[in-house]
Amino acid sequence: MTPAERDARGSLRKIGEVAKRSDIAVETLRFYESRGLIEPAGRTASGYRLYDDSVFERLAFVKKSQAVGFTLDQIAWIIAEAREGRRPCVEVRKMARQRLNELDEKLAELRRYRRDLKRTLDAWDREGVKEGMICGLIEGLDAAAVRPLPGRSGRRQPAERRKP
Amino acid sequence: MTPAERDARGSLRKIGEVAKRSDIAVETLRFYESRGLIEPAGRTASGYRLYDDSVFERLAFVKKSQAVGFTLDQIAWIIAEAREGRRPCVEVRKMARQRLNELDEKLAELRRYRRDLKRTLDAWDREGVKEGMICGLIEGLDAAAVRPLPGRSGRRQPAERRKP
DNA sequence: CTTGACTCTATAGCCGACTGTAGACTTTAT
DNA sequence: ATAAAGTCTACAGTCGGCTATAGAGTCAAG
Repeated sequence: MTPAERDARGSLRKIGEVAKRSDIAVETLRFYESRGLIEPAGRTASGYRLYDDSVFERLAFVKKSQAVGFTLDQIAWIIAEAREGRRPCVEVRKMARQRLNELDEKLAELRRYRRDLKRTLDAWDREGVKEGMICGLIEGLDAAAVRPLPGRSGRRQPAERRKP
Repeated sequence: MTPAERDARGSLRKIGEVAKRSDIAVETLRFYESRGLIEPAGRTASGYRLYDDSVFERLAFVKKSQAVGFTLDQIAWIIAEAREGRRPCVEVRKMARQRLNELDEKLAELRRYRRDLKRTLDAWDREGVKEGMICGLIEGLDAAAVRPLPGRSGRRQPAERRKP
């Protein structure tokens, strides 16, 4: 009988058990703490974090907020507000709606982009590769189709050229 | 009459002019060089990079390859192959097709995700916010809807929990 | 009582595509 | 002649969300 099982109900857990039950890595839990998303109920004399069961609710909240598309900073802000007794619903909805708009933009972008890529591939298959250029890559897309790349990481806004 | 205008045809340009004409920042050009994407035709006695007009074609190639969704590493690889006289068309098509698949997956993911977020927002609008939870966020999504977040940066594969 | 699993803090690294800075040198315009 | 603008190298920083490492201390089982 492990200590985990012995006091599985209503008792305090160490970080490893929280990690297992929530399927979130130990390091990530500590990282979340550093970002203000969770906090242990207390510590042992030797400094081990001890969590009560409310941490699972909290983690569920974090996961779902992430699923909505909020950043950790946004989530931390919501939590901080709630801890001070406020209910930042107006802002939360605003954030969610904004996220929906971002999503729609991203979807539109990806769809355009997929269309162009498909066109290029089809052209390659139909016409074969022309002479002189590398695998028809240059001719495959017309100039207007050249847009910033979506879906890979890096700066989201290509950051306007600075004018001195 | 600037030197740029004086020898605008067929002559060599310094990096600043290349930047202006290609609308790519000077720093980015140097960065591209470090990644093997471009190379100056030569240098002045004092070490300034000098480019001939072929750099614009090259940059167009880079831009379009990015538009296809290739990483800089992939593009550098294609260029290196081409420089050694090979035409890595088979691989290029493979890359493009793989990219198309990735795109389709991402699109499907985003669509599911958008649907869920929309549902949550609609539920908030219809039912108002319930007591006890932060702005209905927890109740707004059912547990099955909790998925890793697409469309923000960070690791693309959530990286399986290490088992010791 | 030892061994191995667990935990601690602090800090650095990763991905990708840049962007920015410091400090020195060169070129161009007045 | 001088000042402004351009260029050089080398390297650190950005974004977001983790992940990994080092080195030390703690704890439970055999």
